[in-house]
Amino acid sequence: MKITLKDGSSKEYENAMSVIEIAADVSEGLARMACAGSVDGKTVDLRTVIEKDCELNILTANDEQGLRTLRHTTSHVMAEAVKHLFPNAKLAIGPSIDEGFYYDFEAEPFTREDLDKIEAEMKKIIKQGNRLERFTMPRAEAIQFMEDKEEPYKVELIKDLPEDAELSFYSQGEFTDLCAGPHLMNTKQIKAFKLVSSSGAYWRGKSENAMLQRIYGSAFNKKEELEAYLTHLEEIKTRDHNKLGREMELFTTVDVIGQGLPLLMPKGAKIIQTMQRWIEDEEERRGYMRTKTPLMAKKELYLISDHWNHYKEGMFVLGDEADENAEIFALRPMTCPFQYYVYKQSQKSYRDLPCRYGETSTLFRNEDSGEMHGLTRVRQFTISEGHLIVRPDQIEEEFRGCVDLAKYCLTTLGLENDVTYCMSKWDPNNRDKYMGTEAEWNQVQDMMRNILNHIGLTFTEEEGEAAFYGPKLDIQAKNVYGKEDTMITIQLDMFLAQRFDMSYVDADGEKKRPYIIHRTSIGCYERTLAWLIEKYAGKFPTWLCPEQVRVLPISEKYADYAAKVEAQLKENGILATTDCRSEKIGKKIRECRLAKVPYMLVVGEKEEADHLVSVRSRFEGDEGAKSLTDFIAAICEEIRTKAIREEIVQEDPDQKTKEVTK
RNA sequence: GCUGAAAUAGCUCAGUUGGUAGAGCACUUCACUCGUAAUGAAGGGGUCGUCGGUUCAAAUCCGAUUUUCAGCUCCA
Repeated sequence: MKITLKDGSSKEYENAMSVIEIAADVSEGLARMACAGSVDGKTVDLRTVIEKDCELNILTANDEQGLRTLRHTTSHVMAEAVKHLFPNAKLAIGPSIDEGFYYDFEAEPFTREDLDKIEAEMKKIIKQGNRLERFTMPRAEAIQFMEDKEEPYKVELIKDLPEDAELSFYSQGEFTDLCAGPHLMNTKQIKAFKLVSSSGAYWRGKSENAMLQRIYGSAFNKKEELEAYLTHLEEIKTRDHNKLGREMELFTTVDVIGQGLPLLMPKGAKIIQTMQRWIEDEEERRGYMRTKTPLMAKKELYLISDHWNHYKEGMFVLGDEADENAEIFALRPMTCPFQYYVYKQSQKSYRDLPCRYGETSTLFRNEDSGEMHGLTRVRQFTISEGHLIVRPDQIEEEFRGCVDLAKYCLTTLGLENDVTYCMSKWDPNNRDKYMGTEAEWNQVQDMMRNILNHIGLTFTEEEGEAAFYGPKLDIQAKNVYGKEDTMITIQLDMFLAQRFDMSYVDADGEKKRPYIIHRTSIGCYERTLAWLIEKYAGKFPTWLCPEQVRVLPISEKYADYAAKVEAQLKENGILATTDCRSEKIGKKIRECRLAKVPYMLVVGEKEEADHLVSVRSRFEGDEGAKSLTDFIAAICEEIRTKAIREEIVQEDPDQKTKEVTK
């Protein structure tokens, strides 16, 4: 057989050979480094025997799949160590994940000290250098094997595998685990690993199941890479919006006010006001009409919209439901029905459509107590909500318009390269969650998919993520820890118009049902602010800064003059303040930096001329003396064009995911 | 909602096996009137998240509760 290697060279073998044997034949060094193989693009175990011609790539820890294998084997070593130290622990599953691996155990919660002991035990195991052996077992024998070992979770896993599935096991020394592999040849190949944390996790990810204990860890090819990863974990904490946003006094929380109810402080509120003014004006330019509708409504409204059936758990209900005569209200979790009644206020002609309604809408959602997080998951938030009531022939164009608006928002904020698009579909196996029939869902989902394809968006599709009334285009972004959130959503709805009896009179004189597009433009302001904090590490583009220029008189003597400069800046619409405290100029500059104020004007010399300012920016450092007029013109231009200076992005330590945006 | 950890001055934190509460920064006052990352001195400020219990005595031990954090689950 002929084996074609990565570099294009090929080798001929007479007999079937395993991947590791071929690797050893290429070079001893390669065999030592080998983590897995890739046969015609498919990742395989090193023990896999190759019998026919193929393209073979020996994967090392420098390859993604090789690294995953290394991490997976490390999770087995961790499981062995846990069994040594905690013999009563039961094994669940232990896969590799994006940045490392985990293993779930039924056990008492692990402390950091436990993790340190487990690490030490793992080092011993690695030092022993046991070979990993792969073998298979017939189903009945495999079940018996795991029952003998008193591993109920493993038994359940085997029983849930298809009857004809091959049941493979890997053993290292005395430790054996059910596992599909692939794995390293020897535990000795693990050079650098660290157990990062532990916490509870449900068996099979279902909250009705038992809570197991999960240990997270990571492994790398080299010690330096591990060190770099651990440093990276520390670094991202410094741009975590929940920490930085509080430090910068953008928001805070108060015990007695409650969970998920952050207070936006003056600076945070200013940023949101800037975004809100911008987006409201932009929507108006794009033909949206503003509405301002109530924050609550009677229960009956939500009965019509079906939120009472589908979403009551998530709503704040006011009034005594037990009292039949009592009026029951609920704070609104969405704006949809309110804007529908604006539409319904008059009979609409096909000429009135599309009807684009926009509202800066505050919503209330009663999230479970463990779900709240900073500004990204809250119980009250404000969203750039909108509903477009459209004729069938307008769906595509209007949907495109929404995508275009969303992209405009993202681009202006410098975030367009940080998002992924996901089409969220219903789950045909969970009909209770959704309105309508299978045929209706297929129709509307096909419609959305076609539009997205026409637009040329790259998107994934997810089942079971739709709204109860229709599929969504979700625009997703990851936070500094890699956790994904929906930032913007555009939804297609063919059900609610009917429930609310919305109609228009078509050209043929017939009453017809419109379609509804639910959408956000900039998304939820709180969440977007959180995203911006992390993206820019608090160093916002100037137009978004709550304080754009700080005037720093070098001593109190120049306080009056500084006040004049500040007034002049303000006259030009620049958000300016003056630091009049009688302190050293160096200290003032330091405080400016801490506050991440983009421009500092140091004043103190020639009092009456136009060049009395020395400009420092966080970008270029000392820009030297400048004409105040020129300075103002430059800043105004930067604010007007919503410029994002490359330097802001380049300072980003997490360069992997962020690209320079202009 | 679940598992775990945490809560001490505005902030960051120390506080030994239970014995009247500490530092740095910030703040106030005074002096200094200053040129690019910290001028000096003095001062004010905490029922140790809240409630209950054990004890002669609780920041410290126990229970409940609120909030925060990590993860899981959830996110129309």
